Formats: sequence, structure tokens, C-alpha cells
Amino acid sequence: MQTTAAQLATPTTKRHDIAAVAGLGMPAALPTSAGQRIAERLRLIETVLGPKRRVVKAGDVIYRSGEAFSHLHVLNSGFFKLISVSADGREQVVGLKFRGDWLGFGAIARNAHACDAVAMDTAEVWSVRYEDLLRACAAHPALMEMVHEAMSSEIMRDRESIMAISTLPADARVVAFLHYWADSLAVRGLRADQFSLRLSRAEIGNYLGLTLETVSRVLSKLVRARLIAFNQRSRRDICIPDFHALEAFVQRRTARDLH
Amino acid sequence: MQTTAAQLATPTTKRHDIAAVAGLGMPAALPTSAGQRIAERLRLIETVLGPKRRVVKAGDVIYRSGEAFSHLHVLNSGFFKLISVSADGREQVVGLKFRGDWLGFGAIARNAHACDAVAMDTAEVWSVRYEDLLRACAAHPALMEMVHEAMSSEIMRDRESIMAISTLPADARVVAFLHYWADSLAVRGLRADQFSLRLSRAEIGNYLGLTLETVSRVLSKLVRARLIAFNQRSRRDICIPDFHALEAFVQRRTARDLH
DNA sequence: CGAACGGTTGAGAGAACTCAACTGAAGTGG
DNA sequence: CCACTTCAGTTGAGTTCTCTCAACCGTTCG
Repeated sequence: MQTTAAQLATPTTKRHDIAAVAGLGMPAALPTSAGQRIAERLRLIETVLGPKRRVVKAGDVIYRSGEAFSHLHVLNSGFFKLISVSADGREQVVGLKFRGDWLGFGAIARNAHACDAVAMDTAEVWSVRYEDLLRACAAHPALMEMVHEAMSSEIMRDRESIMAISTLPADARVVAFLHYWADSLAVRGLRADQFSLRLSRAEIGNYLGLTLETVSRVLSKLVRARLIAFNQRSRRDICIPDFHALEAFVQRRTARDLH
Repeated sequence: MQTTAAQLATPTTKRHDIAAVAGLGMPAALPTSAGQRIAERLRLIETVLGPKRRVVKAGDVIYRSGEAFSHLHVLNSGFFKLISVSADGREQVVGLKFRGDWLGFGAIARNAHACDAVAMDTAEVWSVRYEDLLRACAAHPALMEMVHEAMSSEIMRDRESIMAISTLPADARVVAFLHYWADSLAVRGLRADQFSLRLSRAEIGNYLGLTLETVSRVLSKLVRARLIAFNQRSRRDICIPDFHALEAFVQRRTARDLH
């Protein structure tokens, strides 16, 4: 695996509490209230900003790498993926977005988008001019706090991705991905034990720093272990009867790796 | 798109876009003004926020994982590393911070810190209560924009890390890391062809998702290829005579990997 | 002085990758 | 309606890159 940056400086105080989950973790909040909070936030955006609403369908792109930055977007419904392309042509899924998430934060600093935002399903997108948002934030502290929170969450999420990719073996990464996806659904009041991964094996692999074959093999192994099941029609519809069991399955490997 | 450190070091030279190992790159800021802009931003923070100043020394920790969130911090000088620890004990260097960078953004959403911020050198840290910052932002649009920009940059940086870790082979990752570090120095008006990596091999490896042995081997290989050199006294003082050559060295592999 | 630490290097092992064949489903066009 | 193609996914075999384990060196520090 990888080196633990052994005791980088200082002995510990208490470091278990929040942070909760391994790898691609879950919001430490209760699903019941988290969903309400998302709805609340959307209501605030709606009333304060009066965003331009738009419905897009799977495959539609709301902004592209290289485009000038002008608007931020909020997902009122649907699923998006963010795909970044490096100068030398490497592609990378760098983010997944769900209801209540903002899109476009990455573009503020450069004043241009550095990734494509692609809908994975029919979705309703709300858009606001960034300048309007700035003005509104100055007038409405609650809105400003909300925006900061959203950016902060994105930073945390990215770090969790980094940790997962750089410290977990392949199967644990896939499980962490499933966990992340399921939690994102659960928090929004959607079924988390049965849902559609809206990504191909290749995209999942890309997101996790694995090849599509490895992803496929891991999923097959999990099916054989009866920890997940697929709809025979569409191999993207997954069923996860017992998340604890799934976690326990990879927990062992992780623990072994640590000692 | 990207700039080599050598060029950034002399602000007047014109930029090539050398498609660099885009992995761990720098913000596409204009080299001519980037350093000035950092100074400007610090001045704005100073005048508008009147931050509490403090000097810390190598190894000091300004916040710890689990601590309640109250302040944000700005680096007026020095170098920091951010170390995240997952629930199951995996450690991960999730960020490196330089003069002008903010620390603590990740804590806004959860209202608690999820990583340790450790000084890698003597540093001057400016601190402001988050609530004060919010108020000041409402009153000073320029400040608010600056904060957003800083958070946006952090998001971009994290994505570049993700891409590097998940798409580049070991040697390219190490080179990308050197590139990132050199650029960060160059942008701040510091020598980029000769500097101290302030991290152990283990920490570099951890940051890049590699083992310390792999990092050591890659560096040795680069030394053998005369692309870098070390101060024999301290093996952390690196010298990079020609960044183009270094980039070209791994470019081949990357290209081959793509086809 | 010996212990601890950071770093280097070698040999062998193993996890993930590459290449390749195969399946089933979906779409195209004659 | 049926070849034909294309695409997503699965699986196997062999390869390779990185990791693991281990020995070793030079510094620093108690």
C-alpha cells in the first residue's frame, strides 16, 4: 500500500469523532434532517436569487472546459459528473454532483471552466450569474454562509477522494465509491439499498484510479460473495442488501494492510 | 496552460505552454503579476481584517483534527502541510500551503477541523475569527471575492492532485510534485531551481500515493539521469537545472501510456 | 557510544494492468 | 426481419509496476 506519514509531528489528541467514515465517507449528519436542510437551502436560493431554471437531459453539458466563467449552477434534481481533461489529454472524472450541490466553483479562481459538467440523467439546473450571487451574498449573510459551506464541502469531498485513491486497495475503493453514492442518495431521501450507478465501468474506474476490468472484477467478486446484486437486465442497477457486511468485507483488508 | 518553474523564476520571460505533466500544476496565473497579487491580497487582509499575527516554528500545529472550527488562517510566510486521518487510522497528506494561502476552509462545512495543519518551517500565520470574516466580507466585496477565489483554487488544486494520483505512473507523479513545488515557489518570487523539499520521502510518498522506497528510487533514477541533483549534506535540498528536460523525461512514458 | 531516524538499494512477491476473447443488448440498414 | 456493427461488460492469461521485506549507510541526539 502506502506509507503512513508516520507521526508527522505531534502525538495525538483525540482524532476520532466526526470524520466518521473511512475513505469516501458519509456526511456525519442524520439523513432525516440532512434532506430537509438541502430542501431549505434550495428554498433560500430560490427566494433570494431567483435563479434561471432549466431542464436538461442525460448527456447534456452545462459548461465545458475552456469556457469563460459567468454562472454558477445548483442542481435541483438529477445527477452530474465533472470531467477534467489535462493538457496532455488525460481524462478524469473529478466529481459527482447530486441534488442541492453547486457546480462551477472550480472556475472562480481562473475565471474559466477547467472541466465539463455532464448530466447523467434528466436534471433541473438552476443558474445564477456569479456577479449577482456576490451582490446577493453581501446582502444576505445566510446565503454567503451557505455558499462557503458548499465550497468547503467540496474541498472535504475532494480530500476524501484523494485519501481513498491513494490509500485503499482496489476493492475497498469500489466499496467506498458505492458507499459514497448510496449515502448521497440516502441523505436526499432516496433509496440507498437499490439504485442505478449512472456510470459505466470505465467511468467508475477512472474516478477511482482503476481500470474498467479491475472494477468489473471487484464487482463480480462482491456478487459472488452475495454482498451486492445486479439487475440482470441493466448491469448498472445495483442492490446492496447489507451495507455493514459490505464494509466489513473490505475493512479486514484495510486493517491487515495497516498491520 | 502551464508554465515551467524556470520561466516563472524570471518574470519577464515569455511563457510557453509546455503541456507539462499537467498533473500537479499551478494556477494559470500570470507569472508577471502573480507574486504581486499575493502581496496585494495579503495587504487587503491586513487592512480590512486586522488579523491576529503569530509566528510558529517547524512542527507546530495550528489546528488539529477534531477541534472545533472558529478561525481561518492565512500564511504570511512559511510552509504548511495538511494531514488528514481517517476513522480507521490511515494518514494522508492532503495539501501543502504556501505564502498567501488560506488554511481551514475544509472545516467550514462540518464546523470542525478534519485535518492537522503542521508548520514545516518557521512561519507567520494570520488568524481571523470566521464570524468576523463573514461580516467583513459582507462589507467588502473585494474581500469576499478573494475568499471565494482562494477556495476555488483549493478545489482546483485538489482536482489536479486527484488526476495526478489516479492517472500518472510513479515517476511522473514525483516529477509533477517537484513541478508543483517549484511553481509554488516561483510564483512567490523564490528560487525554483534550487530549494528544500520540506517533506521526508515517506511524506512525499504519502502525498502521491506511493511508498517511500518508490519515491527514493524515482529520485535516484532522476539523479542518475542528471535531471536533478541533491545536496550531499541534506538529501532534501534539491537542484533542478532544467525543468524542460525533467518534464520531457516523463512525458514519454505518459505519451506511451496514452497510446 | 548506541539508538533512532531518514534515506538508499536489492530481491522477491503480489496487486493491478494489458491484451484478448467472448457475451448479450441495442442500434442500423438492407 | 435479419445480418451486421457497436458498445458495455465479463473473464482469463500473462506481464509489469509497485509494494514488501530486508539489509545497509550516514547523521543526529541523548
